[in-house]
Amino acid sequence: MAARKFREIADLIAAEIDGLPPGTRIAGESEIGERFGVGRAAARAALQELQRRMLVRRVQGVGTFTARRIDYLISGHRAPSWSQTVRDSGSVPRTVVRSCAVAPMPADVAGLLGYEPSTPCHLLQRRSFTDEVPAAWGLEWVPVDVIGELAIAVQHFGSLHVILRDMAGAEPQRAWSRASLETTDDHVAAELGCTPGDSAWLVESLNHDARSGRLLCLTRRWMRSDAVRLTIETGSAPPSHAP
Amino acid sequence: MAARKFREIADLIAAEIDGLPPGTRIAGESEIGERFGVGRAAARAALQELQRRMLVRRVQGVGTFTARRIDYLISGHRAPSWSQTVRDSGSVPRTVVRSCAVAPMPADVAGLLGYEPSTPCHLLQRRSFTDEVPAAWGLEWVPVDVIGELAIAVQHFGSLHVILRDMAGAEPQRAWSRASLETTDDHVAAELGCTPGDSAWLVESLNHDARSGRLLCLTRRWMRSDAVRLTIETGSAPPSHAP
DNA sequence: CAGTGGTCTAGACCACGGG
DNA sequence: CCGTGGTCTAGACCACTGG
Repeated sequence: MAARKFREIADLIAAEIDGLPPGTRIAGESEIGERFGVGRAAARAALQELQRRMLVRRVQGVGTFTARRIDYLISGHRAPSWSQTVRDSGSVPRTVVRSCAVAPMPADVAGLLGYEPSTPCHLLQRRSFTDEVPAAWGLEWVPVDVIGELAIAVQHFGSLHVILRDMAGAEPQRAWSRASLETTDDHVAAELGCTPGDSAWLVESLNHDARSGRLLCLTRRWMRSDAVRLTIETGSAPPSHAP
Repeated sequence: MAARKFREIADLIAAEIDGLPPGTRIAGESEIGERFGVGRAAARAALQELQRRMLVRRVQGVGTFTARRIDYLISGHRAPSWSQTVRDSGSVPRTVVRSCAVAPMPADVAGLLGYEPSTPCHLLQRRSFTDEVPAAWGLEWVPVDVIGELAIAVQHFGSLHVILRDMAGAEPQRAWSRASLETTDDHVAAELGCTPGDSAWLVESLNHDARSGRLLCLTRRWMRSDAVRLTIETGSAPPSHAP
């Protein structure tokens, strides 16, 4: 017998749950152990293997559930909107404001946005969910002369993109962006509801108005890599799959 | 006592190994167990935690070693060269040819390179290392009218970038590229020397001559995410950190 | 061959979340 | 309260690598 029972069990369950709607509850460790006649350690290893493959999500005290990553394409052509991207991917977005205040712009932010340091700007801290699963968190800076009143608006409209479009009359577009995969520290892990040391995306995006070119905001957000299948594209050549 | 001994042990060892040169051998599971007076399971969990944080690399039958990710920036401005990028990061690159043959160009590749499908092109399959650690593998397509003789040259010069520069007189530059984080299947995992299901970068890059704009090659490579700290940048605005 | 990490058992207690 | 996943012990065998 192959020494890796947990792998066989994982492959079998992976095939079984393929196609199930995200969030479906699946068998727990003890149930797996009984069903396959193995100890709890092997059953646990199988479920952890599925979690490593990002096929399931496990929550202590609750259970194990099927999971799905949303597709998130970052490109010069696509609009920088979490809500829209999530919806396009077939999931339900939700964003909650953790804090919203006016503060002097830090020097590094001012450098990117082309303002004098200490210019008043909104500092927005928000957390985003896909199908009620925590998926993203981070900071967003918006100069006050782009939007005067943000605190109230952002409570009503979940989307910063919609606010910039409808209240500032802009057409937000990514002017520059950068993404990398990092390991989360305790604070970021707490906001994302994951374990410290888990890897997550760090995405920075400088957005401007597509028509006037005016810089609108700088966002610096973390995204769980098991919740977001991020693809990022450089260059302008469209991938023309012509026969 | 906090129930998570392995976390404390991991944090302690993480601090101890900080700054050690990559590849340094560190204590194994049994040694950790004795030192901290814990069972092997807890000692093992601590070392696995460090592996999860990409601070160590573990090899069955050999031991546990300090590890370091090289920085790999993909941007329109930086030259698309594995060798150069690795050297810039302070590590030693090596690339070995797994296979090199002339074959008719697949339709999707032809579409991106702007050739008729079935045009003769080199199909190169190579594996790359950083400090003798497997880090990347993948396929590269080069039309024969860009370089006639590739098989011999690529054995001598490790770098495709150097060949295109010195033999084709080109200045390779990324015209378009895309990166995403995927989970490895058995084949890719074998080439990268990791466990199937581990996550790895999938990087596609379409390169052209910076001067003439002529398309030179298409590369589709996998990179171990625990060996490469990939950052990818879109847009042209330089991140000017002005005070 | 000895030592490493990989898998597994049987059993225990704990932390957490929902009824 | 119960069931979930999270941690841990003690012990065993296996797979792999190197000398």
